[in-house]
Amino acid sequence: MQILYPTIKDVAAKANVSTATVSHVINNKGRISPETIKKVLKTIKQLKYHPSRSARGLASHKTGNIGFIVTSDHFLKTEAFYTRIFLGVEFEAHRHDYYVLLTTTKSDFKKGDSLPRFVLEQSIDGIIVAGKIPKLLLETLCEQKIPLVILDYIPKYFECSSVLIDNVRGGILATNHLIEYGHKNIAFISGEISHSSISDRLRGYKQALNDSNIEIDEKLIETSDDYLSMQNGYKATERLFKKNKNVTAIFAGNDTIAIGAMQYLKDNNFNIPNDISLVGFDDAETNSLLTPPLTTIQVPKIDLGIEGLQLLVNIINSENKMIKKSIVPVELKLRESTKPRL
Amino acid sequence: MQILYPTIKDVAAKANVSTATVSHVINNKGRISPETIKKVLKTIKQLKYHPSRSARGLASHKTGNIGFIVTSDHFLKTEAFYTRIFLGVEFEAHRHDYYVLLTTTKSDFKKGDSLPRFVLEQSIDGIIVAGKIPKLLLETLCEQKIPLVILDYIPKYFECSSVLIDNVRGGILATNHLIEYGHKNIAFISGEISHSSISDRLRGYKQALNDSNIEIDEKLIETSDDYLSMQNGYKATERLFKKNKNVTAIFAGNDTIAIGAMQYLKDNNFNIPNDISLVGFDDAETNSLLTPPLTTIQVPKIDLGIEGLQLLVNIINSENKMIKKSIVPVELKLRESTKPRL
DNA sequence: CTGAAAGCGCTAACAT
DNA sequence: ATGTTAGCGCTTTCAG
Repeated sequence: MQILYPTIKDVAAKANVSTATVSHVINNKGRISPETIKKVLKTIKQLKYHPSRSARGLASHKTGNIGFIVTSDHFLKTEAFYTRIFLGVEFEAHRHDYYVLLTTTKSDFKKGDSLPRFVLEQSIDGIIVAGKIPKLLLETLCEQKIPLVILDYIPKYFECSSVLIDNVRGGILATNHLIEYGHKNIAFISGEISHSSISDRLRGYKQALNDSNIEIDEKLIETSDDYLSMQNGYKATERLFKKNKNVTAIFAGNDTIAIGAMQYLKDNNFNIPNDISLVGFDDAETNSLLTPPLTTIQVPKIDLGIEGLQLLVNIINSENKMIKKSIVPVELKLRESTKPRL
Repeated sequence: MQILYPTIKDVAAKANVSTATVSHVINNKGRISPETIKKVLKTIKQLKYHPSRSARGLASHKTGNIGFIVTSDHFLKTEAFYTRIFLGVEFEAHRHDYYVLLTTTKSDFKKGDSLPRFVLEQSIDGIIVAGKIPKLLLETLCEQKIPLVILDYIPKYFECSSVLIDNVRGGILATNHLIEYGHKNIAFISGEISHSSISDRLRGYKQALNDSNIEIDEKLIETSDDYLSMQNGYKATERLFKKNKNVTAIFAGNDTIAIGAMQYLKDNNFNIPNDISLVGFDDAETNSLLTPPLTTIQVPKIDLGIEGLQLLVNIINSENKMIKKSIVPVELKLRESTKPRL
């Protein structure tokens, strides 16, 4: 038993117009008189008509789908950073009448590994890549000539349309905040230093110090290319304190690293913020539950996703395949893990 | 400039057969001779042919899509519990040649709110619901007569196909472990007690105590219907210790609650596991990074998703619309937060 | 075991 | 401003 849903023919018949007219109304193409539009729209509502995706796709050579690619590592991150970005993309996709097909990819994509299924099967009109993905995969994707936008990552050797966080500015904001609080020995710790977002935060840190005529001390910079985990935050802090005893403030590459640092500090009887001020980056939603709540740089993750989808739709609909870029702003979220130095 | 991809016609022409035959081979229907099959398959590979989803959908009245519904609260949870379930679903969907459309819904779905878009537009062949979603939404979904499977939740007033965690057994395992370690005053704490998964864990707890002839002391049970957050774990533990001073072991409704409990215990100078043994539930991936690493009940989240998708495909392909249920097993994951009582 | 042909529901030229 | 109509690429009877 199959329920029969109304088709464009039913709408056309009921509204006394041709299917072409209904189609034109749906896609607001052609010049249709306001009365006809109203009439057709009313009939559509009455019949609860929804155009068939398959039929539209077949006739128009568009799928109405967007592919969303993220590494499973990133997607499973505890801070739900990319999950939020996805939510923003999904939200905006809704408004533009797209479905989003989410797929995760391994972070060690090798020659011969197959592309995401929706690419091979051409089931998408455009691709959003969230965060760093393997270079080879990205290159192969770009070769497909499918509209593509990268979020929160800049590939090193070629240009792509992208939406980025203003990481340098974030780094400056965080560091200036600590400088304004009277700190001089400000450390920077992080993992994944080869991720453009992280290295940009470090650049912001250095620039802020420079601007305030504070000498950059490499012994205060403790980075690695390890995964951004609490554990690695813990270890980085450990290494930092081995080299350096007189740190009074730490700027962590992201919140997870900061939480790791927090644990190290607690375990070693440093009081935050009395002994050490600590600033994170990302504004993970659980930060405010920490003791003390973490001062951090707030990143509008949902907005990042929204902007990314808009950019992609833009590219899909435009003739010229220009490379377009957007930067989303960040701001300092003042909480209790930082304190003026006495 | 549009790249032209091969169609079924191209395959048919190159293989010297009709398009019907190619179609039959693709869907392995009809009785085609092995040689023909081989020939067609070879041609498909040569041409890198992928059937068009739209065309298939239009002709067959199937979409090849599965809808995945989860509340945004659950999806954004820090433990990535439902993210992992989704990954399992996606993985298995791949094998069955389905795409998964993920949508989040608010946890306060009200009368008049619209159904997920893919339901209204009939862009899916079946639905997977992950975790508790609003009753009204679930009811409306069921009325649609679309194949549906619920993961990790039992609605109270009607029957649905579902895949559940063996929560009762998990509760028994956790509690027995503590009993075997010589604990008598074993507490149970949790939030979201109206979620069937949590209340079942409590049932397991009670049953294990019963089986060991330990009297159930309501003062040792501290539950609420608050969200499963670290903060609420902290508070629950606080309330527990106000009522009760001689607890030696705590079984927490899930790992997040357990981490909150851990913080309370640390803040109040209880040593884990020397003073208090602590068991969680879920096996969130970050547990092993805690100090001490958390003993917990391991839930195979990916498998849960895989099983759910299999069940759904089963229902989609079967004539009789029987209600089917699966239970995924759990096991005790022994780490360092529990210790025999001296 | 294989093929011919009639649609599936929509879009997009082209008419009018 | 609206209608006519030929496909889009596939599945699916029905014949042979």
